[in-house]
Amino acid sequence: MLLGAMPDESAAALLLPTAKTRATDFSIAAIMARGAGSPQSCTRPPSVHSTSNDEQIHDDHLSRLSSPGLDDGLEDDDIEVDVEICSDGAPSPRPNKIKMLRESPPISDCGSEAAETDRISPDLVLDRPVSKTKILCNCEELVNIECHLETKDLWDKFHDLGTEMIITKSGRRMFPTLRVSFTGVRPEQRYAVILDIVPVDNKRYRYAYHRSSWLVAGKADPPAPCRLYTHPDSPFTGEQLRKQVVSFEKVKLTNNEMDKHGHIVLNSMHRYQPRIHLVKWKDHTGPVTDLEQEQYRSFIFPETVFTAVTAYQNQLITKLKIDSNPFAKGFRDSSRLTDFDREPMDSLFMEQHFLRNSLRLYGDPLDAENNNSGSLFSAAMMEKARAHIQMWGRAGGNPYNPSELHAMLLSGAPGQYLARSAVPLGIPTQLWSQSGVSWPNPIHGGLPPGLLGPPPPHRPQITPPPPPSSTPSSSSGSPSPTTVNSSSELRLPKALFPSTLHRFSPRMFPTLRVSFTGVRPEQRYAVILDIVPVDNKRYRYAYHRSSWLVAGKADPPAPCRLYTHPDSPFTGEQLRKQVVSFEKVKLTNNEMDKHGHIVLNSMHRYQPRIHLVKWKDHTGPVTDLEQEQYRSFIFPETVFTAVTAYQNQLITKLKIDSNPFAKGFRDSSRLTDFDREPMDSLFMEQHFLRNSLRLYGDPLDAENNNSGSLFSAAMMEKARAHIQMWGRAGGNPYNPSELHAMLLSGAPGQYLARSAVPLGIPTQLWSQSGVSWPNPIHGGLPPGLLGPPPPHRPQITPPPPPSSTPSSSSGSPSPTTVNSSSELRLPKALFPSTLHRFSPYTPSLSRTSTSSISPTSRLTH
DNA sequence: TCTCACACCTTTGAAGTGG
DNA sequence: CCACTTCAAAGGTGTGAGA
Repeated sequence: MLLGAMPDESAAALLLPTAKTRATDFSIAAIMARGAGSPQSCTRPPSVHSTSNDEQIHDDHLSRLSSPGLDDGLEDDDIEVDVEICSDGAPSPRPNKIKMLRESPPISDCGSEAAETDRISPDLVLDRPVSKTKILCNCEELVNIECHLETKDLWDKFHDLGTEMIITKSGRRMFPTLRVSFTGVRPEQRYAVILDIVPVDNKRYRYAYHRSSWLVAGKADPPAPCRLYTHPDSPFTGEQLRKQVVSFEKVKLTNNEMDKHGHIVLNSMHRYQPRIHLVKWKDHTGPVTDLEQEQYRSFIFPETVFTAVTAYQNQLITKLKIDSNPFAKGFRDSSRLTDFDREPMDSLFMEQHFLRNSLRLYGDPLDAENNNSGSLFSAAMMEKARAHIQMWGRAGGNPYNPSELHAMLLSGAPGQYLARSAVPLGIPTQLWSQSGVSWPNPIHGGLPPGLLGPPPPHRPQITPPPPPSSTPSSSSGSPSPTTVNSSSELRLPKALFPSTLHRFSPRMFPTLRVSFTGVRPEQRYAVILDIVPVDNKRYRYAYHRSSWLVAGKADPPAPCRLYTHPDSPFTGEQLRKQVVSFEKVKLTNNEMDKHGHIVLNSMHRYQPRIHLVKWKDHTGPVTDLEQEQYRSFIFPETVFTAVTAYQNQLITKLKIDSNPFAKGFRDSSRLTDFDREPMDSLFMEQHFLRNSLRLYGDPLDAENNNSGSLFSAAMMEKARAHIQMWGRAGGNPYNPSELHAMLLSGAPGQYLARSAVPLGIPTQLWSQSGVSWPNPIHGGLPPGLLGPPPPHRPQITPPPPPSSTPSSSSGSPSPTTVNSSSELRLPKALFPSTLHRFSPYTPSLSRTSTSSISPTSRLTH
């Protein structure tokens, strides 16, 4: 089944960092001044650049500025404000007054000077208030504007590991993407939103693999020309900015100084700080080339600091990128990282985390070389425990009580904390934090719940008003839609992925059509569909082999939704007479979908289920099956793999041949009669292969089972498959001698000939589509989940559809059924992963643990 | 340390049919 | 004109070999 993404809104409301201004030794003014110079001319190294006293002052700090991490130790001493407000400086392009409320102590206060140059603390620390937005402003009117980093959670995850950004000659996108939103803007005012990226310090770094940390490798290379990247949709009206997210997903980073594409030029192995500038738009002017000539306000998010690299240095970063960037899904397979490997990987994360935090706690990181020795073991363990406390939810993780820590260590508590995650302490550690387990956000562990903590666990999937079609689209250069939200307080979710507004979710084909017998005429029923994972695997399609292979563990499951047939409730009388068709149901890969479509993961296998629910008049839409009296029906032949593009050309062909909407593709230009013959053979071949494999082993393990020695047996299976396919009653058990006879007589060909009959929809389609997976019940499902595995479900034995009574058009005679009394707690996913589904393009939302997934959406057409 | 070809995957827009 | 298909091309990923 094809998945389509719908533009949508998502709730990021409670995750927004406060743009509280705090003092810091991060000398914004200096950076600003440097960056604000002529965009083509700000090439001087930070420490050299000074054109005013103010800047000199700041440059002193700048030269020390290395990272939020370094910054961290100072934050407690910081005073409110590093906003430097100047008079509304229309006439004066430069701030006429810079107010340094406080200078933070120099970095060297925390360690020896030598140390500083020897080893630089990674910008990876957990016990920092990460969201310390740094702000600079030269225009009074802009002072009250706040800027929110929309994908903060994701940035935090990377930041904790030490964000790296690949730069290439042709330009590479940033991931995570910078997405920001604004509040406090004037609706009628127009603004440009500008991004630039400035060096964090004048150092060059190298990565010590054996130590998994960054070291200073010397002085910075001459800086690349600094460029201002004006968001392509600029100017925005304030109205627009209130409603939509500004996404810099199109911006690219390059190491090519001669770049002519407007990409941002950086040096590899240098650290950088992205900055967002909101500039009052002046109609008469062209593109902004010199910030100093503008009225602007700048926003800096320390968690977006990164190191530019031409190849990833830290494998944890690589892994996190692969896990969170949809374009890298191809690398999520287990062939590259087996479960065996993952375990140590998890440990690595711990190790990394531990190392970083311990270094911070017990001295300047630069001393690590010497301090990491056994003599510090105890202290290090203390820190480890501290980190765990902080990580796993001790309210107000700081200050902590050393004796408590010791006690905890002695009792093995860290392990216990770990255990709370219910999942391997895995890579994006904080990914788990979203899974709904109720520990405080590790970063904001001590914050009051509503502030920066995880949003309400079970964000109600309130069916949203359909997005106005006129919504001004994308804030980004892409078709990516951003969304409308009238509330400035609670910022509803923005669609973050570049999906076009007019893109719709594909319907299911074949359509699920069912009919019922045995219903009570006067009773009313709702007919509900949901689609659950068949297993906890992710698949990929091996083209050369024309078969699906397991590619690894399943991605975190999307929220399970109940799709109530829009004609519900039906009377029993109606159900007796008519077919219930789910032709309107749509599938999407957009987790934030607000249209009631069913959300699935691409490259995963699913089982649709039909639930017949006794209708209770007084109730609204069915949102929790457990509250209802119901009976479920499962047709194993309706198992499918969700894809974003068809993998198997036979599926494509079958869809074209049988879906009326695809008639346009039935022309001979695409597939001549000459071609069709082999195609038919292909069907046979495919079917044969699959079934033979099924007989002799897991098709996913085909590699080993495909050998010629099995030929005879495989042919037997081939025949068996055909018997089953074309309606031998009681296809199982089959008679081997019959099969042999059939094979010898060329019977398969005869069976094939019968396919000339137009395929009946849906049953034959479902059974024929060439993707005859191993029986999902037997193959993938754990025995109690879908109910007792039917010993030998007469899987597909419908005779060619007699004629036409619609009511009989559906259905395998005996679907697997599940009673409400059974242990199956519908509608939970069959394989509720403990993972939180993580989508880089959606605001990170906390969810309840999957064990409490409860579908909420109801499609109302 | 960097570059490039590559496989894998998603996204996008075009082309076609039908209502 | 819109809804709905699939196709095919474009382009975003990290990989891994080689310079």
